[in-house]
Amino acid sequence: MHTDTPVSPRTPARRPGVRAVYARLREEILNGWIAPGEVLNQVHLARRFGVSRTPLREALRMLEAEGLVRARPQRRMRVTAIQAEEIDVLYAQRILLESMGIALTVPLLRPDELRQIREALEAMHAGEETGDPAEWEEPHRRFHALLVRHAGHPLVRAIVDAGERAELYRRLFVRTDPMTWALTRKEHDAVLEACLRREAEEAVRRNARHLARTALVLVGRLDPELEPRATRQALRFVVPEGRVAEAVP
Amino acid sequence: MHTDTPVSPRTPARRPGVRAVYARLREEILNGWIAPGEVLNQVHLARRFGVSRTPLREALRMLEAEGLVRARPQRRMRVTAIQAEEIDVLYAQRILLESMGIALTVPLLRPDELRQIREALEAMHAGEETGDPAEWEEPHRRFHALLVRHAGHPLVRAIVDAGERAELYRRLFVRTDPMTWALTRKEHDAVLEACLRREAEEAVRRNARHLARTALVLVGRLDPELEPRATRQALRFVVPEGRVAEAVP
DNA sequence: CTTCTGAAGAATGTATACACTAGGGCTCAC
DNA sequence: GTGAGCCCTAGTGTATACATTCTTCAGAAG
Repeated sequence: MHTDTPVSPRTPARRPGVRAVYARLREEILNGWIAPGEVLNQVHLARRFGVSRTPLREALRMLEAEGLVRARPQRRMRVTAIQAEEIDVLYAQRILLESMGIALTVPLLRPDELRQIREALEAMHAGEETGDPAEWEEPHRRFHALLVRHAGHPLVRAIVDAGERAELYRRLFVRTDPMTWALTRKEHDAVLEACLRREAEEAVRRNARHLARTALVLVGRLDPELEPRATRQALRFVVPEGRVAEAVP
Repeated sequence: MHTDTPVSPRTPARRPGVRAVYARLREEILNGWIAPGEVLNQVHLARRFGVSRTPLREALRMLEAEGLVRARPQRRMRVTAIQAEEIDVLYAQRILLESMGIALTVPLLRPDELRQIREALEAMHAGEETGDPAEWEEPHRRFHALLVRHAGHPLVRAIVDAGERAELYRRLFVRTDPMTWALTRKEHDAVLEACLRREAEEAVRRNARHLARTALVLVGRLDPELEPRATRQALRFVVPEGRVAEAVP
């Protein structure tokens, strides 16, 4: 074709666009690069992302609707500073959603998928040694994602969303001392073991207890006065009668 | 004051603003004024709301993040046309969240609040007679909201959000014949009755069954092939073993 | 009659301009 | 020193302009 169709006159790489700005900003918030409560200066952010304020504001609105950012008219937006009660509810939702996902998934797990779960666990253990949190986070996410693989796309999405949010606060507020790490590791191993035995309900219970314990620690840090009612109630739905007492230390 | 300070040169009434546009558009979608799948023309909408495309787009992004609107780059946005599987998950979430809310609320209900619940039910019955759906919807929302009153603000918000979304699809796809209405009425009455007896768990179960039945009808309409796995699993968490069979007809 | 092609028109994505508000620092009185 | 009040700048909210991309429809080819 001889017609002068400029293949790519300039910016051969695609420009950022709202989606990209949204994704980057979201990651920065979820990784804790931008601390909860911090102000989000539109001018600075726009410059930093190499974009004008128009698409930036759209990305911010998406994050606002998602609850990651709080906006009041005429005031500067801030990264959401979560309340203890919201942590309680967030973890309660997570317990319920993941339990549903695991219950639907375990009966359908094929041998190679079980192997993948084991591999994720081993990668976590290896990551533990390095001392670099990121090395551990990735397989940890993978582990939880694999457990709900066959739950159906919309449910998986809801679970991952809730998980990402929760992980932010876990990373920010619970300093993982060696004892806690050992406990966490034991809990994960126990979940896998139940999966291997094809005991979906037992896997659900163990995972729920694991999450509930984290929630209790987290809520305790943020507001020792607050009773985590939602988390306790969620656990009661998932763990059968008579076992609730033993469920949470 | 002789200095020519124009008190209000133009638009003395407050201009719409993003929040207002968002709220109005959201309501139009949730009320079904704009049908699922319908395209959202930014120019037309902006004109209709008396606003430029800039704030309109921000409102649309919020709705997108919320899942009410689907956007693909460079393509026109559309009101989300939900899939049967998403209905399944949505109702499953609703069952879990409302169950949690009711379990937390019923023990704390004061006599005057119980009276309010009864009054909401009576208003529903009255609205039924008129034949005007709106007359019934409002007290119906009030009824469900009262049942989770003491669940704590963040949980109430999550419940209301899920409820609003679900109600859209119920209104759109289930034509309420007299027999269904009678059944619905019986179910609501049964929930109230359990509340009056302070039997939180029984109220939870009855409400969950009510929601599950609606979900099964809805999923059946949208895709008769699809097995509503999530809803069934959610019900299993809330309804104790051995009662599942009787729970859903 | 159906399917492809191309070009005009329509709609989206982003940048910029500008009006208005919030809030931070400064002065000044005490 | 300390607090109240004012002013000025930084920052937000919206409108408009323009480049780019999609959509649609008329007309040609099969």
